[in-house]
Amino acid sequence: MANKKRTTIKDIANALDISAAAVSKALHDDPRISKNTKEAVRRIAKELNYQPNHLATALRKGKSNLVGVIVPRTNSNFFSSVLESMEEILNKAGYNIIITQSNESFEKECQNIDTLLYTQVDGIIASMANETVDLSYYEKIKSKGIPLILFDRGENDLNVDYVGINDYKSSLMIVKHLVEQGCKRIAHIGGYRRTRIFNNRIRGYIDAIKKYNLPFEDSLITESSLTLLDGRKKMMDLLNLEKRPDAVYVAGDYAALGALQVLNENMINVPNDIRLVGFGNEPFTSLVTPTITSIEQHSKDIGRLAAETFLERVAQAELKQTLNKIILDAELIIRDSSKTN
Amino acid sequence: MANKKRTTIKDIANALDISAAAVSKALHDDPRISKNTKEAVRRIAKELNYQPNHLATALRKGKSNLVGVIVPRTNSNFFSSVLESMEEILNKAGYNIIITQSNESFEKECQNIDTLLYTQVDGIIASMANETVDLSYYEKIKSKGIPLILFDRGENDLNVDYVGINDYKSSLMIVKHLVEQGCKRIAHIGGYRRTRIFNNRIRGYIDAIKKYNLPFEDSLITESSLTLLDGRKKMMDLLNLEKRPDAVYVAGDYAALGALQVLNENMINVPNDIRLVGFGNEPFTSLVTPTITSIEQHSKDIGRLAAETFLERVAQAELKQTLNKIILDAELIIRDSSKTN
DNA sequence: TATATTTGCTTAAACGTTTAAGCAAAAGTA
DNA sequence: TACTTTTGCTTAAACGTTTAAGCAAATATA
Repeated sequence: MANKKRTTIKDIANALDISAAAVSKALHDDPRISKNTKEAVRRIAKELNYQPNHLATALRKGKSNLVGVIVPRTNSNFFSSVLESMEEILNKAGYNIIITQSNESFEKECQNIDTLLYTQVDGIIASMANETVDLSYYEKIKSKGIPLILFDRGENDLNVDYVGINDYKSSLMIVKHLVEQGCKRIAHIGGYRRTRIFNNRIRGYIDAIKKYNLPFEDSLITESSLTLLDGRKKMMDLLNLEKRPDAVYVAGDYAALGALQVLNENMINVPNDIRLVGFGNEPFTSLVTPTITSIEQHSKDIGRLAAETFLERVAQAELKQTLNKIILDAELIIRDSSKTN
Repeated sequence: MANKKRTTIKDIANALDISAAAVSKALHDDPRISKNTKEAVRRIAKELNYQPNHLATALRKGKSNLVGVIVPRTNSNFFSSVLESMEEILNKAGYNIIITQSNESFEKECQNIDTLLYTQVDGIIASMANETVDLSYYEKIKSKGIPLILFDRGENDLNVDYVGINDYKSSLMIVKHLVEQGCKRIAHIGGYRRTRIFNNRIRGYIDAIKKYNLPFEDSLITESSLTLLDGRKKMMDLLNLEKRPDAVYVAGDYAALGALQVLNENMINVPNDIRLVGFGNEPFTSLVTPTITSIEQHSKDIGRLAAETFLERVAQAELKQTLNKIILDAELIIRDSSKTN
């Protein structure tokens, strides 16, 4: 027997024979309401199990206190961890978050944007799907005048706030490390160049290769979606080369895992025959044999900074402040797959 | 230069010199509005880039078309996959979902419930945190009169709809498989009994052990949080036993992975010396060496069924229908870790 | 032609809040 | 005492929709 009708501010007002406005003010601790009334209101509110109706508040105030978040998937440790720290910061500031997944699909991403705008979120924090090249939906967010913050997978052309790591520099770190281990022929299994972060990783790889005077050959560098299967396929291609590489830098951990499988299956010793480095520091990198060297992206920091950037934006809505581009340094976590014994 | 003011139904009304009510009806294809007017309204709506305000609609209708979902974490494949299929079904029915994570914390779970209720969701679909024993917050949902559906981690006492797999039977399958492989001394690293699903797995294990007349000893059965570290610790304990088991059934894949690490480190051959079975069919089970036998929980089906159960509930809100308890059969995926060579 | 029905709208209230404006009573000040 | 200020409320409008009720004109029916 749930009491069908939710209790409203008016019910409290009737119970105390005062106006609804007085109740509202009492609940918000307005100085012009007497202590007595406030206490009475709070008592009755508890008694009737009053819960404010967010929809009414949001409608009246023109502010929903909701932030929409779009991620490609939640099942990677990186995104789930970003979400966690993001939520923590935003909750503290009185915001709640709505998480949506694009599943790396452009269409789904557009749907998500529509859903979020329809839900009247006060802002959107997003990491773009791999597929996304058409930015008109993101322009739509901007044209609504609500803050848009991108993280990890961003896009310079959009001219919005961005939080991510220094992918270019990460590639330099990786190649440097491999060179120090004695590698002379380093291959790169990369993501698609059209995605900025993967392009930066490729650029970093190429520049580092040149810097150390290592062979730079087309056959040593490929693009893919970086799934596990892609990693397997690209690794097989590399093994079929006349001159095999002695190290492979894979721009994603799942693809690195696929590559490792192929190497293991072919009895090629990692790291002695071929050294391997991944990217993203997914938990499994420290669980497989051998453990995989990878790049830690400081997901907690990224989540926190993205949230804080959003909060800054709403605080200074009027001021046309300059864009925030926050680029964090990543960290190379050296494990067995790249270590010289 | 974003046009600060969003266009409303009134703007369209003014532009056409008709009433707001007519516009609303035109947009909803009311038969009492002329074709001409409808076309004009749609034209102007597009021209002014009109987007309906969900808050107003929801407030007026007393229905938000939002469904809240609470999961322990999103970063397991199981939950992320449940969410995906759930969302698909609900979107088709005109609902959007708000995902929240409890991080296995009771406190966070309560916060999430409050947030969702405050956001005026039309229902909540949840999988409970490991910690949760106090059900008062869930009672709160019920008392609001909105549907509550539990999945995976449920609780019988609550008397609400539930979707999950047959954990008891899964244990029977696992033990049967191990017996068929020739195992005579099977240990169980389980979850905490207070969580129903883990209790069922333990019951299944015990009943199966008895059925096959295998030794049932206290030292062979333990409870834990089933983290990777728990798995390591419990496996070490088992190795220190005077009479080691020849098979270990672990109630979670992460813990099974921990156990596998310990076995590998101690040069104990899996499956020849000790056979190993996990639970959950996380992707990494097929990626490690040896691949781990596990239980597939049909996450897509669980998500779909939970969503459909919710939709049934709202459709038949008035009818006091009987409870839905949907128990799916799981599937044993046999891999190298339990196979007789 | 007179009446009934249908068409195509309008008016006004409602959903549950917040808030600007205002007003009477109480308290303070000269 | 006569005023100003403060206190503690109330009234009413607003946020953007939806919808019941109603009304005039057009159309159908007898």
